[in-house]
Amino acid sequence: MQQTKTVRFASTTRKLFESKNMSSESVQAARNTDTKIKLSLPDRAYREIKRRILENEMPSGTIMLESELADLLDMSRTPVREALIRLSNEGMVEVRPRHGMRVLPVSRDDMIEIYDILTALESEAADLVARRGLSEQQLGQLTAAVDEMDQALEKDDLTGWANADERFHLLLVEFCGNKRLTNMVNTFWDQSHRVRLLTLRLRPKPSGSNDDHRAVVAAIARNDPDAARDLHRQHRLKSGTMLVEILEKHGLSNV
Amino acid sequence: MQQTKTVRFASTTRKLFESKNMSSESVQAARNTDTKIKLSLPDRAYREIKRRILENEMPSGTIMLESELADLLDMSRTPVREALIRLSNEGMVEVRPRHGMRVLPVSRDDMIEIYDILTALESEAADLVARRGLSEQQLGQLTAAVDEMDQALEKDDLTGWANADERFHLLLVEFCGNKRLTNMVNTFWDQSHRVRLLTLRLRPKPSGSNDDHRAVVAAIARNDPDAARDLHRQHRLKSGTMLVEILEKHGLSNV
DNA sequence: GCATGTGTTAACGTATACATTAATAAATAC
DNA sequence: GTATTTATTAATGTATACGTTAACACATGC
Repeated sequence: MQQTKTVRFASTTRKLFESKNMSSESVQAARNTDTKIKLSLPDRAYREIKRRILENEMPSGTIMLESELADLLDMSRTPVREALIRLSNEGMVEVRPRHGMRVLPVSRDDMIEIYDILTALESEAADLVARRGLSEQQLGQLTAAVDEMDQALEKDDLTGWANADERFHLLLVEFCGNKRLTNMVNTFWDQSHRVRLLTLRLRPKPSGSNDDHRAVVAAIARNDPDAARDLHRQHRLKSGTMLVEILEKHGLSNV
Repeated sequence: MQQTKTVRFASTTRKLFESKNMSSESVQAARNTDTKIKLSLPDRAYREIKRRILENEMPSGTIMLESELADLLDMSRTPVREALIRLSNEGMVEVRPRHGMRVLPVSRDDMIEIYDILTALESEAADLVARRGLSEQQLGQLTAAVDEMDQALEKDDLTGWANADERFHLLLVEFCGNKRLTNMVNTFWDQSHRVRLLTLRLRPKPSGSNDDHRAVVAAIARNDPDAARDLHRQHRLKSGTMLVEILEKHGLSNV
């Protein structure tokens, strides 16, 4: 796969990045003792680097040396190295000796891979949720997310819609009670997060999407695992296909 | 989940472990410069520790300090720490400060979680393989694995059967071409490897299992993704259920 | 100009030093 | 004897030191 185009939104993003670099706010956030839990420095480094990637403050292709990260985060190289092992294992960055850490772009092919996995895991989660059933509260949470998507669409609030959509999917997975599956799904949501964020306004208005969500919730409510699994699978296949088409249509080879 | 029983096979395993501890073979293996690739010390530590876990040389519940591992592997603590981060992220061990690394037992509930995930991912892999098709060579490899399972069963060679079974499943996943999915499946195979190994002679002779494999291969060969996915899914649900029942029947709460 | 060789240097990879503190041992109180 | 407090110590977590060597800069040859 030849790298033909890397999306950077350079001027805006670079500026925000430098601005944040100048401020001590996020450095302090990485360094502060949390009042409830004292986080180790590797944990802090991991969280802060990841936050910057997810929020596109470190866009794909960003290269930083261990020593630069250590300076940025006001700690020695050791905890930075430990954090990078974790981030590297999660597919968020690659680590090349003497070149440092590079934030991994997400290609069209990457997205296909990721969505194939999410399709499988989320569908299985829907099946499991339908088998074990939901409490009234859990059902209420799912339904609330669906309602919020509707409301966001009425207001043309795409960001609101995306947040509620994410919440719906992640709640669904969490309710299946399989911690490993939930962690896996979170990992792949993280890997694909920036693509969804950056393509949010390039996609058609997600009008029919919530019909799918409602159908999945209804299948779950009547404890029909096969239907829940299939409906969610179809939904996931549709949204995955659409996202890939957007990447292709706009020539976004690496985000 | 209260820990009521931890399988140790203590006398045999302990003995082998100590014997191996005494020899310098595996230490040298971890230390030797490979003639093709010079492995970093964290990589070596990771591989050697993992090998010992998978081969039950470090059985579940084994506790070792960083310094002990460093001595064992003839290196300093730093690469050991780095290896443990990876192993911990893969769910093979847990790391507790001042208690060291502990090889994680795999409970009945863990196995249910793991098999739910494998069911989802392998079924998706079967779907993808059927869509993209197989080369003659790939088809030959799958068929060879199935044939070897048959032959192993004729000879009552359970180990041979298990190896061929593993090869079948992992090839199937590899042929779908999704590297992330393959890596995930490998991780969960690793987590459940010792349970399969240790229950191999407790299970009924896997007579009908290969019928399932053949049916999956046939569906793939005629490029029928829905059939491939469903057949493999049913196969996986069966084998997962059976394995869990064995754990329950023999009171194996943690392996 | 391009290709090749040599020298320099800095980014690791790894070992070691040091500060922190959780866990354990010992002392004390009842 | 049991419960509580205090002292000790060793296992981290983290920083730093040092050796290795890949990457780069510069020189040389064609």
